[in-house]
Amino acid sequence: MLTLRLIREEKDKLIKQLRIKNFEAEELIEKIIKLDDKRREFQLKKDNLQAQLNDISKEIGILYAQKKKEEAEQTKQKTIDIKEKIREYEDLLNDVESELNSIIVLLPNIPHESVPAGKTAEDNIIVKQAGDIPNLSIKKPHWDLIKEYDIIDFELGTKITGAGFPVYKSKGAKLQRALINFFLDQAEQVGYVEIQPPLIVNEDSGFGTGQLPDKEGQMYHIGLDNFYLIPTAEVPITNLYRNVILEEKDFPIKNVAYSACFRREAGSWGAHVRGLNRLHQFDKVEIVQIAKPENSYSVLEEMKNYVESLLIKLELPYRILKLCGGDISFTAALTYDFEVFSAAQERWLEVSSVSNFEDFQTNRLKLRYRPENEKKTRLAHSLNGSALALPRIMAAIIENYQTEQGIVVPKVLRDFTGFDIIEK
RNA sequence: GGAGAAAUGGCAGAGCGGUCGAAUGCGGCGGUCUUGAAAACCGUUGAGCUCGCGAGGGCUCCGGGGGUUCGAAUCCCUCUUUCUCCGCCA
Repeated sequence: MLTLRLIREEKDKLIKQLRIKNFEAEELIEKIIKLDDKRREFQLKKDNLQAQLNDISKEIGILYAQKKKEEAEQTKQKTIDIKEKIREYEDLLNDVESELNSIIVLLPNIPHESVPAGKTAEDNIIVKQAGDIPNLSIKKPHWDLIKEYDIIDFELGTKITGAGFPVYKSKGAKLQRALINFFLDQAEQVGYVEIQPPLIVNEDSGFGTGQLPDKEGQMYHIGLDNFYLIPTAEVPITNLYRNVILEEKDFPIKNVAYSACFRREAGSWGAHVRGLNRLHQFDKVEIVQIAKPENSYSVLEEMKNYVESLLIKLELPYRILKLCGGDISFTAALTYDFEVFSAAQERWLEVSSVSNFEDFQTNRLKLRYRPENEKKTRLAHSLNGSALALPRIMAAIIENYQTEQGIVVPKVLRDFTGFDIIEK
């Protein structure tokens, strides 16, 4: 959610910048400013009336103290009219505020100045490509290999739940657990504090990170309790800092969390979502940082370099994309996507998305900090990234490391798996 | 799950329905004193919104939400959390 201050003060710049995201904001902004004007007017009127009422109440108090009961009773008459008016303005204010709140969330975050214009994923910029694409003698896609080696079972998952809920078995389960431990240990080494959050969140949390109200259909909803299954650990982790005022000494804030993630993915099933490419439940290790505004872009670079280091250690071919205005999410100001090359599918698979949200999330969250020697608080910046999402990494490892003898375990994972190869 | 008690500023802890945004102590910050520090003393010390060029003013916030009242930290309802006791349980 953009701040009203910014909308009012930098209207023209804002309209121009949002065109990068292919968003025509002018009409909406005019409407917001008009509503905000009304809001201020009603607020002021209500406050003034309230001040009058407060004065009268004090007067009555004093009269009672002086035992002037008659006069006190008379003075009470004066409040009747004022109270009525206050109620009127309260109603007006509530209406205008709820309308304002419902439309201000329609404005997307402003893209960073380096975000390229563009309509689709085709227009993203490849920032870097590295790692060798393996020259495979056999080239089976992972959905065949997992059956052959009996390490992941989709049919069983369908029996238990439904499509998109695979069952990981034996060495498949262990490989996945090895990856999780590897990712968590790596993050810990560079200063991330591990968190195990709830996997179910309430409405306030969903609103805080922007899943609600607009992306409601993406999450599984538990109607009886009005809770949501998390689509990513970003939701509980970032909400840890909802309504918090940080001190200078609290920075940097770096959290890492492993969690299962649940996504309904309604309507997004198609030809390229076979096997592990898209699931309703999957595992992910997520990194989150809360930063001071002046640092947030260097923090983003740091996070980008960290994610890259994981892919280098796993010896997977990867590329880094800077998302264009058309592909970047509603909430992000700048996003880097990481893709690994899945050698049998011969496709790039997105395995991480690292973003700076600037103060778009923190404005909703009311996450502020107090700069040293300043009285006023300011909104902090929030950033997050996958480090990494498991299924597509699994897919890429299974495909890229396949040999005649079996699926070779990447070197860095062997201490975690306790085996070097998955055989039939 | 049952019974009881509680929730107040960074922390501890007062607060008969009426000059209470809140005593007091600790902590923090500024100052006096000191070569420096400590001690002592004095002052200061929450947030949000808003009006004003500014000085300064107004409104709201005592776990969350609602209510009673001219007036609520204080009374009522409700939810949440914590503690004590009992029961149950991985």
